[in-house]
Amino acid sequence: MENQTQKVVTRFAPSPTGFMHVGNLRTALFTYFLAKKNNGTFILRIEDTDKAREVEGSIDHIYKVLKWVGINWDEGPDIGGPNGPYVQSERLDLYKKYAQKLIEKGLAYPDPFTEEEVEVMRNKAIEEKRAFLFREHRPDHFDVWDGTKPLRFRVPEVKEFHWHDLVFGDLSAGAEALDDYILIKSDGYPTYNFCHIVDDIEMGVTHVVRGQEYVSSTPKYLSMYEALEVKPPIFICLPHILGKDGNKKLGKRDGSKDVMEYNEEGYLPETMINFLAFLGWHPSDDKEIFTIEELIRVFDIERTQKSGAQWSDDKLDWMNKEHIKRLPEVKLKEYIFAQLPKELHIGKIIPLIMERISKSSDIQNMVENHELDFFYKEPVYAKEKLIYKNTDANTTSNNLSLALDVIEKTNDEDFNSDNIKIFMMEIADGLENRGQILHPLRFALSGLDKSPDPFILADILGKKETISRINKAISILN
RNA sequence: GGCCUUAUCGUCUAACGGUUAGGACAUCGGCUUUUCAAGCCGGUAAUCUGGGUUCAAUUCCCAGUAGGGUCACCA
Repeated sequence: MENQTQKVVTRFAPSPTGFMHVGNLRTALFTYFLAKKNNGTFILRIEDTDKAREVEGSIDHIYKVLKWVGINWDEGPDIGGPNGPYVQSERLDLYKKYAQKLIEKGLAYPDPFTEEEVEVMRNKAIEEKRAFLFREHRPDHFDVWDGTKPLRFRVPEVKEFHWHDLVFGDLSAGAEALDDYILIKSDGYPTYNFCHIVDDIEMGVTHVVRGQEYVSSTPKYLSMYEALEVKPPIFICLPHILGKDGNKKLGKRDGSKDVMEYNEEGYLPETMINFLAFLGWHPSDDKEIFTIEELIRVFDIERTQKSGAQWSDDKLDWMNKEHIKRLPEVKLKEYIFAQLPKELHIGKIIPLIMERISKSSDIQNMVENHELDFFYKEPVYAKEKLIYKNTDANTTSNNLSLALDVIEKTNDEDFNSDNIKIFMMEIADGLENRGQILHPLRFALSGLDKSPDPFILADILGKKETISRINKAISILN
């Protein structure tokens, strides 16, 4: 009986070819959850074997994103670990060693064709509407591999494969899925198809988590594990995240952006974690707002959905509000400062926002809708906007004049939001509808459809500016 | 085209073969409030189609349909 429980080891292995998008992050997250849920090890490995596509700064960006959301790796290029180095370009000798092993077994051979020659063969197959298989062109004899030509894998046995995936269940593929693929490119770097297997073996990775696009190449990997005589790890493929307006995979081209842009737009890391976890996954109950610690506790990779999930900005915004509501006061203050334009970093504004957020928790909209621009921007408004529902311009103008009168008579030291509120409500209660004064007043001061209440607006603007804006509104109405 | 794979409200999803098919977002309506916003309450809304298996199918099987993935000296 295999009853000894093996320690779970997972890895996130991005290639430094640009910024990380939400799809990458989701994979990282699920991989991380799986390890942490089982008290296992989470490794960060950089797969930089395609030197042509490499983008400078990508690795730092990967660190930055993972740190932002709070994913901590146990082993990685920056912190080292027992299985280093953790950058593939520093492990070239290892791949050569494995390649040599395969050559000795007769399971690898130099590809005698040029890239162009292979291309011609491939095109011919496509024209004839059949699958192109390199192994059908496998030469009978070949030279010793000197490293100038690509080294190809010779599949040991062309057969059907069956395997189990923790998300997709039982999978299988016919022999057509197997081919002699390239292990080492002519530039000396290994291909992903080869070196990730070597690394996973060497690093003791027990669970391989990656995108659904790898389902169809799994037979190739299974074949390689056989050739290497190593027991394959547990495979886990994650369904794709789909674009908001279609069912296409959410890629960089169709709207998926740098994860850090979400940070700049005011999304909390807690939100990103929670939202991404819920794209294609769901706990056994109806709870939806989770911290990362809670997610680790309830996470179960096998509850992952098989079909792709569509990205939803609406739900993301909702979730962000929920997380903002739960922010401790100190954190909330930090967050507000980070979100607010510099010209709004003013004493009186902060409590105002705190107050409004405690009700609506929607600072993103406040910033986005320029709800706070009233402070430094003279409002521009249309006559109709000032008028409340069924009232007319005359009444509105008269009501504003009443307010103006009271405000002008208020002493400077009494001019604060509490007092203004009392005075204005007195006027408001004398009208058939409170909105007849409160609406035009709010609008006169802010010029906005959405804004804080008029008393606070007046307080922040100060007596002089308040009077000037009300006057302006009255003049527009007349 | 070959191979692989998926299918519950508009969207994300729940439902050991027996539920009035549940929740959330969005939407719609109402309430509340100090104008909006926010908040609260409520409504509309789904098992792709056709065959089986079964006393009973969203659930198991087959086919169809529709979608997705993959067929690189990219990962």
